[in-house]
Amino acid sequence: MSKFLERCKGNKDSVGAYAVQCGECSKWRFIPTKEEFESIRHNFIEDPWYCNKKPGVTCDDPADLEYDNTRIWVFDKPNIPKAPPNTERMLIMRRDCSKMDAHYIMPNGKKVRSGVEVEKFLEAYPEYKGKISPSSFSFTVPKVMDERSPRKFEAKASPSSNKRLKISTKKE
DNA sequence: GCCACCGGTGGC
DNA sequence: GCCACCGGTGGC
Repeated sequence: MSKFLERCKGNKDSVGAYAVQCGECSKWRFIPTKEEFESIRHNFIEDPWYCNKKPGVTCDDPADLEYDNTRIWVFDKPNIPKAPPNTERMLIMRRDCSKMDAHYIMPNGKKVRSGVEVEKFLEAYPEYKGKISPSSFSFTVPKVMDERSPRKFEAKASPSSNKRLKISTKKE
């Protein structure tokens, strides 16, 4: 048990902040926690997000942040299942910021990197069978926007998308 | 010996 | 061309 806590402490993921784009005014708003972000994300297509879902906020308020080069932006796919109870979905940025890697920390502190590894985990620890559904894991990684090519950046900035993002803390 | 990290690749 | 997945390894 203490092993689990130690691991978690040192095993922070690379995301520095979470934000979501309003489906009405297209402004970006911070989402305070990973848990809340994952809740918004898991059914984002059927249930898009609007400014007024944030307490005391409307579309008339200025955006929390702008989509620009001052941060490294990383766009999630919508409708990624919420991480199962007592598991945590981790996203780790590569040193060169080329891409991220996804894994989950399981309730006993073990790490899994793919659906196959989830199956192997459930074989190795059958006490979790039935409690943890293999289908609620997603190893899809977010898309890293390339800050060195502004053209690509601007192209992706057009608000046709219903995507949302994360921002890494990576300090340059 | 472990594990974080990175490179390669096969399938789409 | 992209990306999910996995093997190798270097540093601890």
